[in-house]
Amino acid sequence: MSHVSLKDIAAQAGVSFQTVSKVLKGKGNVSPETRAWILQVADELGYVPNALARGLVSQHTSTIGIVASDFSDYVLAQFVVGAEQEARRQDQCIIIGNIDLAGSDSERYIRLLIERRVDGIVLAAPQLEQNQQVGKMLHDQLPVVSLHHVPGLQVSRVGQDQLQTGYMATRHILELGHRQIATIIGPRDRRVTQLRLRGYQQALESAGIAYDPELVEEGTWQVESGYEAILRLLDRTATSNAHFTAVFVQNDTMAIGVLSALQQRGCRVPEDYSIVGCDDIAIAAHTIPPLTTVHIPMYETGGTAVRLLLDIITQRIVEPQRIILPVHLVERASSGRLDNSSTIVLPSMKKETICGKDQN
Amino acid sequence: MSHVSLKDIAAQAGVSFQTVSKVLKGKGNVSPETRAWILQVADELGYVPNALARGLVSQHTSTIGIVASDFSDYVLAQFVVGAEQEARRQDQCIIIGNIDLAGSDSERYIRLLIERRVDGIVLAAPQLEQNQQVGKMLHDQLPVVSLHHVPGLQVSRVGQDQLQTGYMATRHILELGHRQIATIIGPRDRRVTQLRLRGYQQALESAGIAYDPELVEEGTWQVESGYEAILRLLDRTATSNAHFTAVFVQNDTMAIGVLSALQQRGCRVPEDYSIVGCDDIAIAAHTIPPLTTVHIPMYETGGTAVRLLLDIITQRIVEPQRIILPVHLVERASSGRLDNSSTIVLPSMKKETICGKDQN
DNA sequence: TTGAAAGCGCTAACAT
DNA sequence: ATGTTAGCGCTTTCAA
Repeated sequence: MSHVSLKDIAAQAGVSFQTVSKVLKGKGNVSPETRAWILQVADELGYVPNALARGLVSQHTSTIGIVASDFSDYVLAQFVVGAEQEARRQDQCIIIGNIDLAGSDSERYIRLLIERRVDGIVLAAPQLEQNQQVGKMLHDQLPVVSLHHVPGLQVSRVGQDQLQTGYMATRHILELGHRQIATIIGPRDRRVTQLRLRGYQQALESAGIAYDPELVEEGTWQVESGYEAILRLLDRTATSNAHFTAVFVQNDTMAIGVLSALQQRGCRVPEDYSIVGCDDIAIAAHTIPPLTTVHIPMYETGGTAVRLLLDIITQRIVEPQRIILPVHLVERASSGRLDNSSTIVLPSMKKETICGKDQN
Repeated sequence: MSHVSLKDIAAQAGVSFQTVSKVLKGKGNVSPETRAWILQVADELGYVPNALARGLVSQHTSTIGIVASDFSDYVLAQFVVGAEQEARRQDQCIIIGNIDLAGSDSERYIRLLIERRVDGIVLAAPQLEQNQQVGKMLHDQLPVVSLHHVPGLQVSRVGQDQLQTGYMATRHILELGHRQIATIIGPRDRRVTQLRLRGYQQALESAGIAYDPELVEEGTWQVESGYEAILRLLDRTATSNAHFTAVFVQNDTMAIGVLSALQQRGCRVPEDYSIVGCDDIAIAAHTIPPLTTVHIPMYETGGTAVRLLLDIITQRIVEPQRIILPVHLVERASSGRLDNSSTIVLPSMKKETICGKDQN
């Protein structure tokens, strides 16, 4: 069945199709009678305007594109949901696509978006932060808001204070009396990873503890990688003098792997090891034991990204904007005071001094 | 910066824009020299075709819409990712939107999709399965493939054998020697819930065990609801004679809540209670203990849905299709043999007899 | 081999 | 208050 057009309505109502257009847009001077009549006919015929034709004329589509990492990743999905809800609140549609881990087909996908003449693009695929192509393709083409750095492009950014995230988590562990603190990080080439790591380092430093690379293991953000990383950590330190009593894990998913591995090794949490994650995913409150973690407001970030993008589009803002959302620690049972440690009073540190200039 | 059009290229190359069109589409007879020349100019100018204009003429958009439940739900997200990947493999774009729990704004969203003249729609929002509007809006308008029933619409369907899922899980528990088996179900008005429950009932029946409504608790698919449901179950059966030694939980997320609650009550899994879930989400392998569950191939289902939809569109298939993907049990440590139970040999049952006609 | 004409469904400025 | 004209960027048919 074919769609009904303005002309169909016009023919049926016995007026010109331009008049119908006016009525349906609520503009221009049309007599109340014709207006009512046309509205009725349109309704009877089940008219739905053609956004393609409209977009062709108006030069905008009320559609924005999202380039995302695999959003079966819980955290990314939150972002996308937040973005989508905000978009729809403003009567916009979202065209969305994952790109694979290597980010290899990102160019083809961005082209697909440009072909469809999206009004703007939200970038939420950290694996692209090294990709030179993306910046080139987007350069001066479209309004863009990104969750991450884009090489070669002065781009508006939305994100969280990642350095603070690492700092908070580690600081919390220190305040519980721990002095040997291991960390499981994300992929080393990611900025989030580096920033959270730097936050960890600065917290150690603030407590006068030397940074020990022996206590750092890399993961892929996936459960299994957390599981494996903690085992490597355990095995390596068993034969060295680099013991640890707590682990700061850079995301909750890997932390779940850590809990699982420790359990299998017969280690207790938090008695033997305190564990702190990042993200505060929904099930973090129901791991065994419940996970202490840093809450990252991904849903809000998604909404903020779209709101900013829409502002940029409608107000033709050219200056790159920057929005940082706050994070906070959620204390649960996976972190505990170190046995026979007295209350530790750490030298306090002003927030300014711990925040790097170039975030994320 | 504005987009470059065929005319821009034509002007630059000194030919008519229709010729440029032919070259870019690789059609018609154009001399090799002009062809090469035009291609070069187009490349220099960075031409990207306008899909709106193209769609206006060709009457299709190479874009399909997905109406999804909140896809911050891990299982739904898997479906969407699978769908998106398949779509892009076929050079299609996906416009996606969540609808809220009540499904209240679904009509507005579907209209948004129709306005954009998507070529077809994938429905993946079980909370709509009672919604009369959806069927009406979609009736004879667009090709549709749905994950769930749509009242008033003969629609192509893709899904899994939900009855078999409940049957398998329960059967597995029975084979471990359990006789008192509780179940935590999803929202009662959902078909999946009913089918998985029926599978549970049929399995009990196959072992000659009477169905006891006392042993059924309802949840919302969320972690907390699983947590609360098992507590209700525990409390209620403590004062009655309806004991249980195993629980079939209708999704993994609730099962995680169950594990958490049992742990807090000092109950051991699987020694005191065997737990079996549904879905096989990524972290199911790393809960404590690792969760026995029924694997539901959501990623594949998403891909299948899109493939079917595209077939329907290109081949103008009118007969509603139906595809059921198989599920299978994944045995892990959360389910174990009931203490001092001898090996149980259950009467076997043919698959045909347990499969209801109208699935899902 | 190339170009001109028409039209997809719509909007907007202008004329009646 | 209504209709006319023009055009958004493209494809397709037909004429040169």
